[in-house]
Amino acid sequence: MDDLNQVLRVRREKLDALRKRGIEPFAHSYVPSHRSSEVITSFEALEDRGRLAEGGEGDRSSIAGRIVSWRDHGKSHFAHVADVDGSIQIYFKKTTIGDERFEELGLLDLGDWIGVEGPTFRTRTGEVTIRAKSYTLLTKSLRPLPFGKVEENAETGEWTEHSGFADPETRYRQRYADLAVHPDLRKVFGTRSKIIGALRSFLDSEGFLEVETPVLQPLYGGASAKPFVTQHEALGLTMYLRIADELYLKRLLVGGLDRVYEISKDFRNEGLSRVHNPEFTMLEWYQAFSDYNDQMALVERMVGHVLDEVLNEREVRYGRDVISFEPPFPRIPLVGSLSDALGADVFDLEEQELREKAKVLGLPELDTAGWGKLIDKLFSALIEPDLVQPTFVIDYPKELSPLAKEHRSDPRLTERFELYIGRVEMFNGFSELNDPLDQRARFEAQAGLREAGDDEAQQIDDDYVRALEYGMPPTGGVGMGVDRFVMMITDQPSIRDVILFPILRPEE
RNA sequence: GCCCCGCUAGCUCAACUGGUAGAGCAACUGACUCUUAAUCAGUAGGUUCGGGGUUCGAGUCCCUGGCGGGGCACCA
Repeated sequence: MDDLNQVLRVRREKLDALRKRGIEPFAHSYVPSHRSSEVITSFEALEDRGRLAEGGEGDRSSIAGRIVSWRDHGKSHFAHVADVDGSIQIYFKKTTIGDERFEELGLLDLGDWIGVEGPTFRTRTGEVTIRAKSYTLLTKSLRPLPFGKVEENAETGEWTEHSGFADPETRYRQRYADLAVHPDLRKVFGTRSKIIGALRSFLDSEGFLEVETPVLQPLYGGASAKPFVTQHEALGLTMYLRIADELYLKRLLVGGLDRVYEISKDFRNEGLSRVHNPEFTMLEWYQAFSDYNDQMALVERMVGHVLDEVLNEREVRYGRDVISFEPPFPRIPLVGSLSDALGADVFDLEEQELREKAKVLGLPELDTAGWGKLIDKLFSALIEPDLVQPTFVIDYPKELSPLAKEHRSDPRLTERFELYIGRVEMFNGFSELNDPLDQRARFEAQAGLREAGDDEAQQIDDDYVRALEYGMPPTGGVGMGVDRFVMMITDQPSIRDVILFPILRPEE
């Protein structure tokens, strides 16, 4: 105990003092009658119905939560107790709860969990408050939470935080403390859950079947990315954490499951950024007898459904932008828009000419990039920064899309789209390649790139080709970056703000 | 992996060209029976991220390591 600093030591001493008084500081259970928000709502309803005399008391109720503020006035105290989605003021008065119980309030701290029971009333300053008749300590907090003080602007209703908990490193490392002191953050994750629920309900109502496919795979595929590698000991087998669900889900189409989807964690062994976490949530779905045009329409309906369910409006503020989700979203051809920007048809430009264009724009390190990669880079630099409103970029070069079906009117292209929102790629879909001979040829082209040193090129998946030989119906499929979509809806600047425990280096 | 920035009390931050490490909040003691960033008086609290160096003297300058943020690269 000598090595504990003063703040921690004082709380241990209070713990001992409580036990000496016969109070168990870590209770086993407590059954609150209401949540704080319900207490306030029902008191206000009582007032609205005129059932309350001036200054009268409402029903007795009990709540359970964490002490988040405390104001000591001698023979009375005011505190706020917060539960999951709100908080309520508690009025402790010496003559109401008795001398002994009142004295024991001195052994409570900010951060303690308590249960409080009593009638509701409105204070002179107008706040709905529980007049404590009794209280129960539920859990003693032995480490002070980094509460900031909050000030409510009575006119605007906005909250200002003073000297709060701001260090990003500590917030991510100690997410429990971050959540405990930031009610708005709890709301972000509530919204995340609602979004995923709305995506699920939409696909369910469209007749899709939710399935689960392997996370541990002997062969990875479905995207261009480096995998995490692991080991299965009993089988003596090197295995990979999935980088995508695609190839397994499409096998299910061969098997006759005509509409399937999966919400999953995927893993890509790459750098971190504002929009990248190595472990992230992906939604993929596949629908038989549809093509990429049908899927763009489906995405528009799906996004609309989610916004209606979660926000009940079709406009979202994201940073400095206001994004409108009114369909239809514009469709712009990748090759055409890039050709316009460059002033020349990109199909007429040789690799070397593209590299020159890239150099002029100041793009770095493109010496080893092939034609497809150069196109991708130039698009990112020239077009992407303008794609604030939802926009489908369509018809990607074949070289960039080894799993997408050739375009019905241009063999150099595929029927593929990516939906950009807020300058970030959020959906990626195509008419799925179901010609097994073409698929094998594309895999072999990838293998060639791989031998040339591209360690993100895809591997040949013979079993997948065998499945296609049995026959996969014409199919449209889409992958969606769920975390990024949640960022947009909840107006968070970093993917770390929508993932509860983002990847960090170990502390020591 | 590269570039830039940051790391000081439990939390948020100060500390000029190198010269006794401070404040607000939280904590502790006391006053106060409708307060709400409560108020008032007082007290305590530090390995300045770790290691090394320069100097009479380092939070400050130099080297090195760690962690984080932003950007680049890679990717969704």
